[in-house]
Amino acid sequence: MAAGVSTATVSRALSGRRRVAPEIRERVQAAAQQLDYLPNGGAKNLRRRVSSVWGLVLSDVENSFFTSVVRGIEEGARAAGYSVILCNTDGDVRREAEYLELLIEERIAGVVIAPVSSELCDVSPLRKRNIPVVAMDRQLRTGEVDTVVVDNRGGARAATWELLDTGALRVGCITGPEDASTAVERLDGYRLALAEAGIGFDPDLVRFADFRQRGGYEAACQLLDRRSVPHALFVTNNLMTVGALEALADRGLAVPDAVALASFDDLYWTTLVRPRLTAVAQPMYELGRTAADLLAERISGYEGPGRLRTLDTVLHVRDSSRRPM
Amino acid sequence: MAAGVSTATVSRALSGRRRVAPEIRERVQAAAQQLDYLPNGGAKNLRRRVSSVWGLVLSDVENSFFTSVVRGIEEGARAAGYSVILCNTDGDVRREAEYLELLIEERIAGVVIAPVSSELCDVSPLRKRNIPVVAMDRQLRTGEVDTVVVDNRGGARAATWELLDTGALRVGCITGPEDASTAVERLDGYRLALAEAGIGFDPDLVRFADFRQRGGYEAACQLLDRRSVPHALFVTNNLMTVGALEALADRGLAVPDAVALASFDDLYWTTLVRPRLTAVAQPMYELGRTAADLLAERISGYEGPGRLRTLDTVLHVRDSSRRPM
DNA sequence: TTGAAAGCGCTAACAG
DNA sequence: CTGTTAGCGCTTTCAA
Repeated sequence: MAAGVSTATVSRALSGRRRVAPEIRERVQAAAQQLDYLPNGGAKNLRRRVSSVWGLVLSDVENSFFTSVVRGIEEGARAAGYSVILCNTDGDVRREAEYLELLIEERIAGVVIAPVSSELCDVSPLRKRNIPVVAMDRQLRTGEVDTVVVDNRGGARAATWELLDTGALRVGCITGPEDASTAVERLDGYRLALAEAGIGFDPDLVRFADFRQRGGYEAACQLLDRRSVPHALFVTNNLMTVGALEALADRGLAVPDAVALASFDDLYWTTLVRPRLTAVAQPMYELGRTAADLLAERISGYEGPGRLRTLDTVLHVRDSSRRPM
Repeated sequence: MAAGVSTATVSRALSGRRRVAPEIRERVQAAAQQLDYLPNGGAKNLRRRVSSVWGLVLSDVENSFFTSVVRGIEEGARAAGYSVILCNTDGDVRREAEYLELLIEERIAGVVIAPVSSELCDVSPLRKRNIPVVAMDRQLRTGEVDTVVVDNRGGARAATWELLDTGALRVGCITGPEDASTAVERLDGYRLALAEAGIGFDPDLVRFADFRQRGGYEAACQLLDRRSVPHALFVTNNLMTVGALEALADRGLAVPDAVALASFDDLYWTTLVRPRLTAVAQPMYELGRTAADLLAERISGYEGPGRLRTLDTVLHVRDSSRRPM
């Protein structure tokens, strides 16, 4: 080598993982600087049989909800010395499976996944290879996996209560796909609130959509075009709320006077919309950060059983739910 | 090997890059399936001296503007057979440099970067190693790099025109940091419109903020607390617009009656805000997709000089600019 | 403390 | 068409 030492010594000097004579260390570092040498991470990984990259598998990068989550994960990863490779499955189970395969080929150190479907997502190929997995936002059918979610049921219950509280009797609910645990749990919370209020559950007031704007729009249309228009709508995510608001506007139905509305996800623009939206806030950054921290622990050898972290939600009551009685 | 053939044959059979007897290929594939073997991507890269990962360096993943951009890049990368490693610099030049170093260590195939600073961003370490780079959103001082931007000047000019058109004489401008080409170009467009309208440029009506909500808020406060309140504001990105709207609300200044407003970035929620926002729409997905396509071309050997793609913007005139005369 | 040598898992070159 | 061999760039025994 340029510094007149063996490659082994260079490795030791630069990685700092072993004792090297200070004088030699300096000479090596100077030479490395000089040649602007940067070690080959791939070769390092191959030899050491580890990787410094995580996989992050999301169903919709464009959803602002995930945006903050991504930031939390990225910061957590960085803090633990990892970088993150981003996989957008676009809600497609097959694409999800393909990405998992890809991540295995990359011999990724660990995976954080917001599964498309709680039922169909199969992380067994990862687990078989001892690649730690953390499920986030949505749970996995196969337990035994560290999981970070929010208190969906509680949040939904609070939002529904708020709507009932302002005198609504017929409250519609637009929720997500039946195989997403978030959709089911939020629907559960809605039912719970109805039950507590002594109001019968009417399945015809519920629509399962796709957590996207278009789906929310169509579901809202169906509910609003019923013979008996609901007094209020509980919409279980931000994009579907946008769609629902469009449907309401189309029909000239004022919020909250004609139809009250409460939703999940409290983003930076919710207070700019008029009326200001009543919404359940999720700790998005925390969700990501917690997932990252759990993953980091697993990677550094923690062996306990699958952990479940449930983060609290907060209902922000604003104008969209305040139906004059 | 389990299929009774050499490792070389396994490699050939699985990669499909060379001719192998069909019968053997099937046997190998079956065995691979059986053992659920997946090749080690790192070793492959090491040997073939290529990588199948791109680096994506952004200054703010949380900004919804970048969200769609990310999707465009991710899809483009996927189409070209690459995955994307996400680096969030959080507007920090040093962190940006660190990430570039990391990407070099990973022997990344190419980089798409939205530089924090057009001036301070140094991609020379990448170029020195022949790693293709595409600049996106903001230009780099050092030309010679493929670049995808939008017509910032044109968009800003149109937005300012719209404000002037409704009778505003004193139009304030809140733009981004002076070392971001987007901030400068949008300010340019604003000045151009003023000049065309024969209105003198007043530097005291301009504020350089940070493209974030807080900065927009503070800049708006300064402009609105002048002796002579501006008739209108042109705000050069979405987050600062949110901040400016807050400042306006704080002061009870109605939009557009007291102060008209036009902004850059047209996101899915801009039509839900009341008044609906007049905004310059950027082709976000296209921006990312084009960057990805340029990068893919470079990686597959294209050698021409640095290319500049300028995508068009569209002004959507809505209520926030419609000041009653 | 340092150097020599082996080997991580793969593919390309070269024979056969 | 297939096997043998070497080597990508690094880290890690094992000796010295």
